[in-house]
Amino acid sequence: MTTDRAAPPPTEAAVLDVAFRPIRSGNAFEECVERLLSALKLGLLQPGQRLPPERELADKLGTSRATLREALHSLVQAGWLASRRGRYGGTFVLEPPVRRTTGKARAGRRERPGTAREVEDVLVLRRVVELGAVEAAAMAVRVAGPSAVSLVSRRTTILSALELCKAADHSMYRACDSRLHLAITELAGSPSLSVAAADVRMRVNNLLDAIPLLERNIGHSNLQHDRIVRAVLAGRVAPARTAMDEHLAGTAALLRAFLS
Amino acid sequence: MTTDRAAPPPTEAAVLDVAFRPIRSGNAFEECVERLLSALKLGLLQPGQRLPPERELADKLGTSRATLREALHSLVQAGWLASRRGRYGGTFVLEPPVRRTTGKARAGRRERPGTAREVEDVLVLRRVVELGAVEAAAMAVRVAGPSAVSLVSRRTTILSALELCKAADHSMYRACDSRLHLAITELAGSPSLSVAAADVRMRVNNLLDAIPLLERNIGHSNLQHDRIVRAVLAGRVAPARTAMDEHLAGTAALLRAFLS
DNA sequence: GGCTTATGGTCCAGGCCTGATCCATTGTGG
DNA sequence: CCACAATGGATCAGGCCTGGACCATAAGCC
Repeated sequence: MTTDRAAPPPTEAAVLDVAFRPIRSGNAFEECVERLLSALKLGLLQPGQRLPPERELADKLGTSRATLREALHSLVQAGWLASRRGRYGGTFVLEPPVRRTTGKARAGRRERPGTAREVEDVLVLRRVVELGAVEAAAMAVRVAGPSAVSLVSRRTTILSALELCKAADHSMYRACDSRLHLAITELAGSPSLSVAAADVRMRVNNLLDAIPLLERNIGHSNLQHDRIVRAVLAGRVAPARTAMDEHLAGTAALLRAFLS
Repeated sequence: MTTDRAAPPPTEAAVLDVAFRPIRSGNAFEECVERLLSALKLGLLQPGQRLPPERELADKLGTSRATLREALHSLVQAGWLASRRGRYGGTFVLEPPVRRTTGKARAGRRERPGTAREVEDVLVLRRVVELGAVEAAAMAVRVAGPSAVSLVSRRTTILSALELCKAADHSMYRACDSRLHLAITELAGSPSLSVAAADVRMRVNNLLDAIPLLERNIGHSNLQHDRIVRAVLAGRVAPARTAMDEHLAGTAALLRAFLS
């Protein structure tokens, strides 16, 4: 369908799609917005928190201040952020804006629902990454010893994220859930793994945005979170994996049902 | 060390590093070179093979033809590619250039060896991705049935990659090995997982370039490849994982020993 | 031999992005 | 009350990148 012309022996088309996939997903401005929006939606940036100064943040993101400012502006306009000038000013995170489908234009614009192939793709990747992450996290606890000093602050972070999850308002649940999962992944001690986990989680969330969130599922999730956290913090690798697998199966079934 | 100023409750610094990591790893030209070089080093593009026409390739990579051409030029100069004009011309893959450490400048320039933290990071990620991939691949075979029609061409690809691996010249081994692993990963049917696997593999290869390749390890690897392929093609999930885990442990130990 | 066609090779106008500089605002501390 | 410092806000020259047009080459076809 693409360039398979007189290439009988060498390489499958699917493999070439990997090699020749797009190098950039958009222009610098768009990628900036997407990165910041991800951080907001994943609960990595919480209401009230102050972002680093523009110059510093632009430096970290590897972009120019002008481009970063464009991105920040569009997030201010979308109601996610607010800026204050002057000393001790800065850019601050607001409560997540309610998605008021402002009548007229873009009314029924529920994003694209994702094709069945896309859904399967991302679900396979998620299973690999999240199961691997929870195993690696439990393993890290096991080798450090469940009561190691180095774990005390992270254990606190995880337990508080767990509580936040239980107490979470229906509209905040997705962010709290993501935050908990990422906090667990951090235990594995691999920044690259954390990046992969954040990435796949964002993709799943985008798919989930297209389907309704059922209250019943939240109760289920909270019980599963308990099991996962207990197993991980005790360094019990296999139970942690099993609990996570069941946890993932829930949303996986949901997505497959709604989008295929 | 970075921006932890008056932020007691909200978010760990490590999590923010995920959110605020650089958006682009270089300019368009550099990213183009890196992508193509990866494909060459991973054995996705094999000697004699013709790349897609520049216009088409530029389109797939999401870059302009001018930028792509710069990248191609530098790979031609480095001895990886050759271009021919005219009808039925194109850009062709050459035999991998011997890395003659051309005397004078850049003599002892063995890349940076990678810090211990980096090595651990990438090894954790690799274990997650490769174990997950081989499990997903075996699972896909299991559900399709080991003799499913849809698998016949992929089985052929994998078996021929396996043979190439055994017959591989010492200088080609890394590429053949990568190609085999990626062919197995393809069975999982998740393009995103394939991308992740290619990515982490490239990072591991870059680290391995800094240490000598022992003949003894190659013999080991080939035996392990046999076990892995047999288990995967039979749809035996747990044995596939075990075999892969042992396989990975070899290079992991090697890297930890040399680089920490 | 000449035409056609598919490719790489070259050039250019315009736009996005960058890095720098300077301005505007505001809380703190003397 | 005033100077300072840390921030966001604004502007501009220059560079990288893009999309397009056109040229050069070489193989096949009539």
